[in-house]
Amino acid sequence: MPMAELNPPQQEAVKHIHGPLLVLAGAGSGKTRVITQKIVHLIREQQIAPKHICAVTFTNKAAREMKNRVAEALQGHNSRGLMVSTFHHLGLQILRKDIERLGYRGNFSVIDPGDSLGMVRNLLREASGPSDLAEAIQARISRFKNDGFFPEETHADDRLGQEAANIYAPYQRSLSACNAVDLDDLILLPTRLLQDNAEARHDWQDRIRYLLVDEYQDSNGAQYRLVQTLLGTRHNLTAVGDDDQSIYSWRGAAADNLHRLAQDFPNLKVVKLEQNYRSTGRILQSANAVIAQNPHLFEKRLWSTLGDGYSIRALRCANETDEAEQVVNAILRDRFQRQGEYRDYAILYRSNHQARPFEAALRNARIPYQISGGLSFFERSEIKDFLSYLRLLVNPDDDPAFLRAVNTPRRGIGSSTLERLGAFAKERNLSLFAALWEEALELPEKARTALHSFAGWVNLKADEVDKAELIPALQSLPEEIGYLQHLQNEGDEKDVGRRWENIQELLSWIQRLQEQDEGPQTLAEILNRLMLFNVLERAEDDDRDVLRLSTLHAAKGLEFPQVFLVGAEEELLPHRNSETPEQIEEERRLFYVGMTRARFRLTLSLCRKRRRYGQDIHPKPSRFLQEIPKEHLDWQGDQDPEEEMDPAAAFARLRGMLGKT
DNA sequence: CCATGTCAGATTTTT
DNA sequence: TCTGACATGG
Repeated sequence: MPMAELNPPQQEAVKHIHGPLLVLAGAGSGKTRVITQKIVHLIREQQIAPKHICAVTFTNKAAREMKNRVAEALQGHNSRGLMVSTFHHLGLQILRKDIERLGYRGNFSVIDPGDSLGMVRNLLREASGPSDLAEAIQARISRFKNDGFFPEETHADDRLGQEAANIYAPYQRSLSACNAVDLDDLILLPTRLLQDNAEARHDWQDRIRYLLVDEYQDSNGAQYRLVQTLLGTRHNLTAVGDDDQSIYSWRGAAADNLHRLAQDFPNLKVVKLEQNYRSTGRILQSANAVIAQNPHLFEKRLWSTLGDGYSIRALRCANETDEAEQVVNAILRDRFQRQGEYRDYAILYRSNHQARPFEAALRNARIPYQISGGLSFFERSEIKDFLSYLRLLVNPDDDPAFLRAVNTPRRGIGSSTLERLGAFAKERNLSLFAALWEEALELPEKARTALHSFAGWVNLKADEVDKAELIPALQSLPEEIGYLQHLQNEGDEKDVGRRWENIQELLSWIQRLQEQDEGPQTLAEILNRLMLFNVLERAEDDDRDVLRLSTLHAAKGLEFPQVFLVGAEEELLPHRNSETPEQIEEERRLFYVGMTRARFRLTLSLCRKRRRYGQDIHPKPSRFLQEIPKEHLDWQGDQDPEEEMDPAAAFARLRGMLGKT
């Protein structure tokens, strides 16, 4: 797409080459286009070598999309060396090159969140603290890391934080003993590495001369720190974001990072993208009105030339079943009338459990759908099992992987054996794998033999993976360990087939990864890359004509011709756990994100009655509904919702009823 | 090692 | 109301 097709502010953003730039990009204002075009501009017009350009996104999907769009726009221009990756992948690349300087070995593992929880549990047990707090403590440690704090920099403001701070350093030592890092370390450790090592710092600062960051409002303290470190004295940063779409503050994201930029770079150039190319007028005006209720440091007002369009439809429903049926019926009718496609519709909700009735109604109506969230890649036990083996082959000191693999399938190595091994390893500061060879380890002969034979096999296999062809070596692995038998023992006929297929799919994924241009080659590289993919995404998923069921969070960045934003009720949206004004503001942004996903038709729905934990409740309409200008709202219910929104009126009515009887 | 019972908790989750 | 995390007993 030529430059001429960019509007003036977009052009301004693209042409601003030197010095820090903040692009405040409203919903649907073409921010991806700006980043893509800027990369193209840098390469083609400014003759910047692609390897000096780095674009960072938050999701793999966004990275993939951006890569494709850049390649397309470059029209054959060489882009070799251009970095378009997620924050975590960038961190991984930095670590891969230089992690030795931090005292890890090059074959380090990335452990999944489940394993890191297990580690925290163990540490708590040793400290004889209550291990039921493990999850909360792990979350706090993760928060420390996300805020960019190293163990010696923590500050706790309550008991839980104190405990987390106490566990943080030992936790890092455990990781280090396993030669492993967790996902948060992929951001934090590179920062430490670059801060402590002038040489590595200069290498990377020289490599990355132009840094572009997408969805900047979602960056957290650690990422901010990493960005600052990478920039050095060269301040060629393009940060693109929208403070109104900051919905991950509970995960440590600080929309504040947008404002901090202005303080950290006095010469910061700010460009606002306010023309929306997505939604029709009424949708946009309504969304504007809602988000205007939030305080703003940067004022911006979205406009569009797409005409007024439809009013926003509001459906009052009797209960959640009725809500699902009404929505699905509306979709069926509409699709029939327009001869449209299922993929034109999205049903968005605040929390996952709301999807249930919709799934039922959609199945009933035989409408194909795709649901967000789904099973996490790491939560599928067969994938976890298989990856444990791979991790062990690369890094035998990876204790969590060892523990999982050694017992899956069962090899007659029981918990008492492992406990003894664990205690012994701990005492000598060895990994489990290293400890099991020690003469001094006292074990029954049978247990020792079982351990040795397993470990011996690991060594042999690692050797094979190292020296022979990688893919065949991996393909024979499931059979070699008798995994099919193991699955069959676990029962559930059709589960066996599905899980076996999942493994085959993972294998073909690995193969594709290896065949990629500039893709990872060694098992270590492949494995670490794999750990950064949350779900096994099927490439064809994007092309299927299916309706989309999604949480509001997972819908960010997407757009649909028609959106059904369901459950617009107090306690649900805003969520009942949101208490502080800041939390309410975040809920409002969520609502705003939902509204602005719609291109030409937005439908909101709410129930009069809803079943919650087995009890009937009578939810009140969401306060956000009231913030939509009345002239844009088209109520399809049988009752004016006004009086219900006003507690005084409801109370008066109740009194009137009581008075009569 | 697994089967069963009890009890609390029940948002969002890019990597 | 339902689920899942744990404890306990066979």
